[in-house]
Amino acid sequence: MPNIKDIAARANVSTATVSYVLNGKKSVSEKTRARVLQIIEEMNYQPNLVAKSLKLKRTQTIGVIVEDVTSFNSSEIIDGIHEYAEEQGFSILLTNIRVLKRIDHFYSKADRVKELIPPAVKEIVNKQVDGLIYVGVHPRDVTGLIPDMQIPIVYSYCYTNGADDYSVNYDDYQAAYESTEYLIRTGHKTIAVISGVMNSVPTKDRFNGYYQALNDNNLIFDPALIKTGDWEYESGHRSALELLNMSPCPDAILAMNDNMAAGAVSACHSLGIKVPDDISVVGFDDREFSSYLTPSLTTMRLPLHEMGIEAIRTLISVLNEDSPV
Amino acid sequence: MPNIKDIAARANVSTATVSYVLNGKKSVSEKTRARVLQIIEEMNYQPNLVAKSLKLKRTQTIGVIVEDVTSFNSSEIIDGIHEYAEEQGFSILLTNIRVLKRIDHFYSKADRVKELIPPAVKEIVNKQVDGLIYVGVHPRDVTGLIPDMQIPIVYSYCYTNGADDYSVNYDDYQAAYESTEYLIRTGHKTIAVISGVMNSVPTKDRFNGYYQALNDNNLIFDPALIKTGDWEYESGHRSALELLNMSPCPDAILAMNDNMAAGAVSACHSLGIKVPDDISVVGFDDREFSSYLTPSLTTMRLPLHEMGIEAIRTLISVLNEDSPV
DNA sequence: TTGTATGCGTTATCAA
DNA sequence: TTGATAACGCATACAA
Repeated sequence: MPNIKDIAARANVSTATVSYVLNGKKSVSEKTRARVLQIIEEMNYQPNLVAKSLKLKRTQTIGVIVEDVTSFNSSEIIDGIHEYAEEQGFSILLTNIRVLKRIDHFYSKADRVKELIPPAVKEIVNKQVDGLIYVGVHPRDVTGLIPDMQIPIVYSYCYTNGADDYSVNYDDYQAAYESTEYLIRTGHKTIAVISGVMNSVPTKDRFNGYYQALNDNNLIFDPALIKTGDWEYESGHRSALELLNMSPCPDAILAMNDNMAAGAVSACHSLGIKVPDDISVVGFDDREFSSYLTPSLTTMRLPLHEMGIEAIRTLISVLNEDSPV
Repeated sequence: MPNIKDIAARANVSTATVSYVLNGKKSVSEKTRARVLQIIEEMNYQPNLVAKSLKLKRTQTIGVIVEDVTSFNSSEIIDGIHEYAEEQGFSILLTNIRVLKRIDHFYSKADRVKELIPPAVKEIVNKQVDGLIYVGVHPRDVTGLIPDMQIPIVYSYCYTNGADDYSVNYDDYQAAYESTEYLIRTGHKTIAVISGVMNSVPTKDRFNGYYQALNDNNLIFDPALIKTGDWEYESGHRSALELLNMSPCPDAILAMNDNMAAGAVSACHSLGIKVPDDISVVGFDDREFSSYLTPSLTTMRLPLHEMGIEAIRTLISVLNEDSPV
């Protein structure tokens, strides 16, 4: 692997000159530039970006810490991050906390992984990444989870209560409002809800969106139509059975994620109730499986790809204003 | 950010001594070691891994090039890679080619992305990764796709015909053999197949496994039971309809992936044929949606996580033997 | 046991 | 327009 010195020697110029033609910022005569360029070509020179990083104190690399790369939301967010990063000449150093396997998919224990974060963050920061993006497994307040580093950080699919922290999330309220309105617009009048766990922010926001949509359309809110689930398939199934045994039976079920929606569909199925002929079921998240269900599920797509792009766009803009003069 | 020089100054020792206690390879008196350690603690010193990499010509970073991070197989492979990498003190520089969006999910055009690979590889190699892992979107020969770099590379979920190239894949033949035998053991005698595209290696291998299992169990091979699909849902649906209209109707369908299996299940459903009471449907891949189907699908789980681990295990062992004496 | 000094491959200042 | 040279932060050969 030739370095800048080898090029300089072969071209009978100084390393400085080679660097000048490489970075094109300082004026070099056409003649020497051409000669240097040719040598570079000949020797198939490739710059050592590690040396460059050391000198410039900038790695053009951002650290992406994802709580679990196998979580359904992670891939698309990473995809979005990578798309914009590549465009802007940044690389991605990926760190995976693997919380799902470590807590056996029991979401409420997600904070148990607290001890795993600091060493992971430290390692990645020592590699001199220019900034960090932290991607959660579900939207929640992660204040205190990530130790304070001296570099910019953007949270996605989670957030902190820090006033000067950046986070990128989708609008739960808006999404629920729109789903509900969609149901109303398509003629439904008795819209039941299978919620997520009650103390979670997404649950509250989605509920508020649902509630407001009812109000704005002059429908009466009936608490009996609200069943509390826990985000999992089983709770959707169970809640749906309860709802379907009510009279009058609701003509639509809004489940707060696709897992529970799938459970609800299966419950309808087991009672011989046809979806969507007899009842409509709407989910959230747009999990891959949704489109394979028969009958298939209507689901709110989460703008994950866009969130990834927005997260890194935010980070890079912070990086640029930070750069001293 | 304090560096080794700052520590040395505060502890009244040379930078060499600090380096010695940091790396613990050379003997340092207990007294100075303790003092240095304390200063390190006090000043919250963190080593600059970029400088270290430049000096050691080793970054402890491996480049993972994934054809598409949103492909169903990628997440688990990355998860496996990361697990072992972390254990061994390696970081992961992730590059995403995004072929799926770029070729609009038309797998057979995957090689169209040929032009995208070299610049991506060059960039990552210039960052001085110690080795590469290339993760495909479907198992196939990718010879010539990746330009020859001077560093070790391991292929996963794809392979090359190069004799000295490493690749990690699952055994299609074995998987198909086992699925077929499972069906035979559970009493099925007329086992139909919905294959993938015919010129693909996985299709051939899976077919051979199926064929051999029939033979080993003294069942007669009937070509009429083989329908050619194209890996997509629709082809599974269509092929299943053809099979279900035959007489006698097969008592089991082995679909070569879960997409087509889901299509087959839906076809059964539409004809009022009950799965698994009237007919069994078995898929491949263990896609997330499989367990949500009603009736649910039996499917061969692909050892993706294990493949990821094996890929990096291979890479690191090559790295170690390569390291000069 | 500890220190001095050099170099890893760049960039960029200053002088020529 | 070009070149000599000093950093960047670290590891290590060699000397003391």
